[in-house]
Amino acid sequence: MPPPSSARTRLLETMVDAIWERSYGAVSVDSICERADVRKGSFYHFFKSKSALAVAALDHLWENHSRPALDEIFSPALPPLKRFERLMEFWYLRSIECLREKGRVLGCPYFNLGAETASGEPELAAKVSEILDTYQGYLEATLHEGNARGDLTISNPAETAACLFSMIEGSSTQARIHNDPERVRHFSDAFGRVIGAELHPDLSGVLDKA
Amino acid sequence: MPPPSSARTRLLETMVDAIWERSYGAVSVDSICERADVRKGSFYHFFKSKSALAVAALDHLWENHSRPALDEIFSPALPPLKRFERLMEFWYLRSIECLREKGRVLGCPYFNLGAETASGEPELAAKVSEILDTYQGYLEATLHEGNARGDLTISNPAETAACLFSMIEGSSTQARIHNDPERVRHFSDAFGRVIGAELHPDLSGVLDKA
DNA sequence: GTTTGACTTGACCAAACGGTCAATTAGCCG
DNA sequence: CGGCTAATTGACCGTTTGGTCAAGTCAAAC
Repeated sequence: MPPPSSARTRLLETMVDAIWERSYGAVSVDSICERADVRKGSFYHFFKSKSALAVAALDHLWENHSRPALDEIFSPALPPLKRFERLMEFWYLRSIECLREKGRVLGCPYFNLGAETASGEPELAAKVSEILDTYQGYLEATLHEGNARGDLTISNPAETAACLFSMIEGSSTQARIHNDPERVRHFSDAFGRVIGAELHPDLSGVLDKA
Repeated sequence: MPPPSSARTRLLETMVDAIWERSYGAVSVDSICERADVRKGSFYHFFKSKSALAVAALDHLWENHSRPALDEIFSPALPPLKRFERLMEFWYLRSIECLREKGRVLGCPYFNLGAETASGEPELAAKVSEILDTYQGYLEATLHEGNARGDLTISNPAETAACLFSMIEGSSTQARIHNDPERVRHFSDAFGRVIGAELHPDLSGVLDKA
């Protein structure tokens, strides 16, 4: 058993969940404290404000979940096109799972939060910008490698990566808005056309969790 | 001079601006009343709640601005591919103008609001869903017409329209998050590749407002 | 065994929140 | 003019908000 999760960690993870499920504005310090079973004084011992907790929570989510997941999906051991297929499987499966476990499709927490706080919470917006650009960097690097290996002929990898990433985030957000995971299912065709390759992600694997 | 704008109309338009600039959660009834120069009692004479105003404001924006703009962009007099080019010009120019006039790139109000309130404000979310699907319908109809005219050979217009729309909304939201209008500039290539056609929107026309 | 410093607690605060209401005014129709 | 309704006003309500603070706990370092 790991050391009993400290109040600080509980606050971070509760904040991530709460923002993801609702929104930054709809989450209050009191509600976070209650869900995390932490008293208000302790909250302000660890974090100087609500927005400071949000920034730390994004960092926590990125370092402990998103980055490791991406490092696995974009494993250098796999051919570039296979990585893209795994990325699409990842987004689709996560939407399905999210609906089953939380009762709603929630989309991408970084993107949602970024859109909400772009004006008005500059430190939060800066953190989101940084994370999203790093995310997009995985795509760009893979396009470059595809070019180098001769699998792809992308003339402007940076711009292409931005378009692909916009499609992913856009689809994911549509899935959240309509609460429909199928909205992220059908863009592998379009993804393939943008990079000029045929992709065949396995989008049936809803049951392979058994 | 039109009849002096009624309090109701002032509330609607102030609400649209405020939500667009900030977010639903960051906008208070008091601040709306102050900006619109309307007293609180009048607010609740016209609208039964803050969220009811937001729903009405979305409708107002759609009927009086977005729908007319789209009807012009997607004019039946133009060939389908030309309509797509105008759509891309529209999004790019609007980002540029927005930055110049409001000091920030604000993206799509429907999409931003939808992502924020998908969970928690069901009536708002339903209105956003409806508007976004109507918007996407313009794309789908144009794909169908392109097929019929022989300009395009899209096998699944509904899904393709969804992908294109996700790319547009995704790019626009990225532009908001990074406060950078150039993020919506470079997807005409990708757009064209998805529909299998070459598009050449005029993305230089920042100055043609003179 | 005392000192230290990180952590916890619960009471407290002013301001802001969404919303209500009785009373008043303005505009229109007969 | 009187009468009716829609619109307007500003005071008011209880709750929740983000944030503060003095007082206390506790384990480890000295």
